[in-house]
Amino acid sequence: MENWEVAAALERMAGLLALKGENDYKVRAYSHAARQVIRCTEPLSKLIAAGRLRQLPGIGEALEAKIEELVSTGRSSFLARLEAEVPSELLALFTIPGIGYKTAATLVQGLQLGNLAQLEEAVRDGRVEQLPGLGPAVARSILRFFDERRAGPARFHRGVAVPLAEKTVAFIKKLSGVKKVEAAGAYRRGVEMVAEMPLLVALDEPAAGAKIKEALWDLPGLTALVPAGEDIILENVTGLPVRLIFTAKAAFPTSLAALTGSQQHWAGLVESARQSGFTLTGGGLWQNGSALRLEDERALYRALKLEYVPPELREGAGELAEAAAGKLPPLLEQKQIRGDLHLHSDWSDGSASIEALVQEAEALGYEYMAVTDHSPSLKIAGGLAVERLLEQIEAIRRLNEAKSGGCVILAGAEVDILPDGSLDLPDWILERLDVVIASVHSHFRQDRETMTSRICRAMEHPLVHMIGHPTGRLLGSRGGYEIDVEKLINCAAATGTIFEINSSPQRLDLPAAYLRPARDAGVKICVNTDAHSTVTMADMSFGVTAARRGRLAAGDLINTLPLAELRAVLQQKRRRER
DNA sequence: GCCGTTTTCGGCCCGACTGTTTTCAGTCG
Repeated sequence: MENWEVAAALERMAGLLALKGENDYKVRAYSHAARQVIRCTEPLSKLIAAGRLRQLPGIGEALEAKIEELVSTGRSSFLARLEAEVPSELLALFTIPGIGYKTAATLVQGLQLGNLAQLEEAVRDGRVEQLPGLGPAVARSILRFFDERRAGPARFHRGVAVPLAEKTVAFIKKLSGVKKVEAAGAYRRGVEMVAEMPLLVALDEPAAGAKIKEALWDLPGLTALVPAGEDIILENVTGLPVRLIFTAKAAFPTSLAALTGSQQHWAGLVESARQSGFTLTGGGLWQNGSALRLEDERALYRALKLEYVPPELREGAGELAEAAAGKLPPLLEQKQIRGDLHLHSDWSDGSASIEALVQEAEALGYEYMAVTDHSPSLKIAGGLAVERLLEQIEAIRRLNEAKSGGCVILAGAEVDILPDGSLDLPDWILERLDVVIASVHSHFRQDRETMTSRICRAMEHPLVHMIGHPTGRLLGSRGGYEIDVEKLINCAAATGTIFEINSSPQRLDLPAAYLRPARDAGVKICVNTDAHSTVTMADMSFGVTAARRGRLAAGDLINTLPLAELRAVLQQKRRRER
């Protein structure tokens, strides 16, 4: 089992323990261990082999044994026991704002919950408010959760979905009888949150399906194998179900396109096939009763005289007309990214030293990176006091001098936008920084007008280059702040302020839907990871996917520029204020 | 469950805010 799966399993244990009403600190120990594992740059199997697992902070005797079992067998007897005791669908409680370990335990224990339906019943007939310490506010929050849930099932962000898809595809590819495997659905289109992961599997003969079913039990992290008609659903430690859908090899390209969608895009393809004298179904592309041989999906688009439409654009937003005219927009590619301008080091709440961050940036092929630690008021994140920030600027200068070539380190800060829109650091120090990101980290519940003018005021500050995670949303747990995004876009355009696409899979903020409007208004964009460890510097790919869904090209971004040009862009705002 | 220049028990990142209370527990970043 890989590190991220072990982390998922530990996080699941933490949640189930909390629901059981276990000691708060025990629960936190599991959750903390999960974070440590995620941040660990070496494979756990290597640490175990070297007897160094206990060196990770927060891993003691008990957790060591549980992690060893997970890594070596892909299973956990402890987790299996917990799952038998506590219904895992109740883990959804933690996604409800205002519900943490304690309240969740009170609900589960106090109402003797066996499933979510019982909670809904209890909240509707007023029993939730009767529980000690709870009142109408929690009840309202729970009701809102059920209302939203009806609109769509539980969803998982790409931080879970991408590694799960990659690993499952790689595993199934190796099974005998399997010709081709590819993840499809909304996942393949790069949609931020998915409820299920469809994998299209081509077999060399239909009978191979039975053989595969046996072999699937060796998939690490598998918790259940559920037949669903012709399909097989793989339940696993992440909670995101994988659906295997089988097809014949000849039908793979058309099945893949059908399964990738979107519905509108597929309907458009079917119609454009009809107009060209073909019949298109998931089973193939037909003409005069015989199926055309298609090598891959690209061949399907070619046969229909269409430019190949990247999955991120298949949303039925006019992309087929563009493809027919050969006018699809050019899209950003990961290799065009030259640097990451939002990184946290161990000077504040990151886990990696600046040296380690640079090393990773160089491994990623970056020309530059910015260290942007937190400002003083964010106490929990170890925000840097002015004196420390001065020291850091000096340390960065020395590091740059000591290096011979390679990645240039820019000195920066992620400065808090205080409730009144002023900044958490004085101008004289901001002037000394290469990159200033301003972000909201407190007083999230200001009303729409206050929050909008708060962020606008920060943008009007001549020393602020960029707004970090502009809407503040956290996917699956919290909506954004109440803001008027349109007004923010206009303000950014007027002040020459850059918007971040925060690549953290929980954020993807600015959301894709606002990217095109921002670009069209003349606002420059920067894709950043906001990484707090070298491991999460790889999150850049999530931001790139978001940018592609937002139809951005390399020229719309600033961190695709060579360093000299980037510096010029960063100077622009400061210069025009003088 | 982890951890120890407060070492084998009694703490556990820090401080504001919220909703529940009637002095404070729980959540959140």
